[in-house]
Amino acid sequence: MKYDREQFKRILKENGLKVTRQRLVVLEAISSCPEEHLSADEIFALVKVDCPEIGLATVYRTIQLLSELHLIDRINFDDGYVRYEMGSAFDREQKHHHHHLICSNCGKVISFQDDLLEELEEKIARTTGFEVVDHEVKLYGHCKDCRRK
Amino acid sequence: MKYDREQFKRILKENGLKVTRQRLVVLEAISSCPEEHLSADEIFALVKVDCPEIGLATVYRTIQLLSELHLIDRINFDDGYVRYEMGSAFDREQKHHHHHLICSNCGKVISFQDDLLEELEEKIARTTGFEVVDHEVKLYGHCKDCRRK
DNA sequence: GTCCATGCAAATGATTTGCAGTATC
DNA sequence: GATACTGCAAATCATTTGCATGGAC
Repeated sequence: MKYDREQFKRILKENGLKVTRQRLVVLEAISSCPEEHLSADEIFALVKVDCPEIGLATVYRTIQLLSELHLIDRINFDDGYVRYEMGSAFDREQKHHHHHLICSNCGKVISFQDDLLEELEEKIARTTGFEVVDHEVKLYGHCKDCRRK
Repeated sequence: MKYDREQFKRILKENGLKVTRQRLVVLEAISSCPEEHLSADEIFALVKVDCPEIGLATVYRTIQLLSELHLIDRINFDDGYVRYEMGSAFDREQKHHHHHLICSNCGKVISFQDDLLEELEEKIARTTGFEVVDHEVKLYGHCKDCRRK
């Protein structure tokens, strides 16, 4: 969240990359939908409004770039598309404790904040010697609305 | 684990499906590699040894079928292949508390048993009204071997 | 002016599907 | 013997790549 255009320009320059209209527009589109998990096609559609000449290949290349800079994160809900959401670079605090609740019935995805996994991570480090840096948690079940029925 | 050929035949019949050599061989291949997370191509290669005439399309169709019967589970490690492991139908106890540790350095995947998520699931039910049925947890970090370096 | 970035079209590659032949029940 | 299953080849579709042009610095 908390996307700042000037900060983004600075990050690009620091990495020896050029500031282009396409890059600004793609990140702006993603940051303007903080509750969505957009696919490349969806981002393409959004971005075309402000920048009709953009090509799908550029969207893919930009997404890849933003992902490498940790400005956005990839998520896979196994629906045939890789999806993206704002990443941890702008807002460090929040990311690590962020899970996804996926309704098996209607497909809705809800984000959920929690830090209960720290205990699990410690236990893993103790028993297996594996040092946990990041995690991805998907919880499948039935959302409130679908349970009513 | 604990794969039993007769039990599998019974499950197929109960679901109005035919017992074929191909179906037996595919499930047998997956169950014979309990520590692996095999892709369709890897299963195809394994299965060709016992059944050289099998086609890749049949492997895909069989995988889909086994997945629907919950005899195998799909996992996605974002390496470009969907992968499969033995599912919960044969061995109910173990599955729900099974996570994956993925080494960001060497790519190795380690399975880990734990039930610490129950507390988290209760908390979610309480605060969001979402009923959690299953979960998928991927933990990224550095494995023991890679940490030594 | 030098390169990096873009747009377009063509390529890639995992997975799916159509169809005629084959095996199971 | 009917019909579900299989093998093969062709189709699909998200994503990637090659290349000539355009834009950032």
